[in-house]
Amino acid sequence: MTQDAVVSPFRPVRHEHDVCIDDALDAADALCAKSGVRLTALRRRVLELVWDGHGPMRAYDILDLLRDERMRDQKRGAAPPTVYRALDFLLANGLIHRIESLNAYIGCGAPSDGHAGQFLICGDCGSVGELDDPDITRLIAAKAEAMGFAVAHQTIEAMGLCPECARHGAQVGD
Amino acid sequence: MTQDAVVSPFRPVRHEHDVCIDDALDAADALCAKSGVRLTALRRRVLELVWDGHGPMRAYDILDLLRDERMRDQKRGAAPPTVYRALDFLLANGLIHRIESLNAYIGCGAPSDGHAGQFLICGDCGSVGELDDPDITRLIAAKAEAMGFAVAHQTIEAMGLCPECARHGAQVGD
DNA sequence: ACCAATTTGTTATGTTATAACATCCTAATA
DNA sequence: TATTAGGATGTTATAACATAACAAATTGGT
Repeated sequence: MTQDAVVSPFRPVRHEHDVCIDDALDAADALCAKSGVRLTALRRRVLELVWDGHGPMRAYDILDLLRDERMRDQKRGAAPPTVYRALDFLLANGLIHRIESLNAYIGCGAPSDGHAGQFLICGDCGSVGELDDPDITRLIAAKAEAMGFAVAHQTIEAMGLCPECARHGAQVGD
Repeated sequence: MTQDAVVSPFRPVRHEHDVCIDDALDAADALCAKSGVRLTALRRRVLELVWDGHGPMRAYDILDLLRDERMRDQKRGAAPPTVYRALDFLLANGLIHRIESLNAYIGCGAPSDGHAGQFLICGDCGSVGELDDPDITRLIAAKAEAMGFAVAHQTIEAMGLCPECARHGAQVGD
């Protein structure tokens, strides 16, 4: 088995992905309908802005975008709680993930309730790959269980270099 | 092999551990001497305060303690950079770890350069167990490498219930 | 004692997140 | 269709976490 057989989980910071976004929003509509929760216009727009970011988005980046577009529409701006509440909803429903080591949010590539995701964060270009590898999840749960610890949620984040950046000899933190 | 054969990695939030602290400070002295870096009085005191906390300590908790004791000593107080710089030094030299999901710091149980640690965080009592399991580290590195990603640093944190709290039926977040 | 480098002090500010309460919207029902 | 109860959003204020920039003091080597 060659490495080429594996689909890359990376979402480069800059690429054309209107289609990804549309798919993600459609999936979100479906998932929320199934769960009986309301993906309101605001929540849907925040999800769209997260995806638009082509990478991890911080809460205040989203807030600024929201403010800008509301100002243009003659409405008043927006305040932090507006964004944080939408993010909380999206997190609770598995539509986005929070990357703890970046204080940032990213669209979930395979939304479904109660999965955590595992993230490969390039320290050079900032792109993020999402894994959801059951071997990793199970190994950690097993090791914890051996200590008598019952895992409810895993935070797995690896900082390093993506294939692209490793190839041209970048260093983490450049 | 029974579970009893495994030494618990848990450090309950409240227990008597003057000895642990002394050992940790001795180890820190030795490690810094070996590395040729200076564990100054301030840095050593901050390390001691982190250990005194009987669990994860936040930067401003440490700052408050430092202020209090300096006020008593007739000196002026302390400001955030004083604490953050000491924490940065201790992190850089592997004497403490930062727990990203708590924005908190905890003494490293087995200090040595360049290891990350893996944390089991009880969502009920707040106690934290530190693992440093090479199987977990290797599996994640291997899975990442299969995607062409070179891992430099891993953040592994599991929220759940410690043996004690699981036994009396607590829930995460209580 | 002098110097250069490191460490610490100090002021100000930037960044991330939530509490508390008011208002508005929406969907179910009478 | 008018009512209404719950959920969603608006709004103000503040809490919690962290760093930039520059000044002063300390330390170790000569």
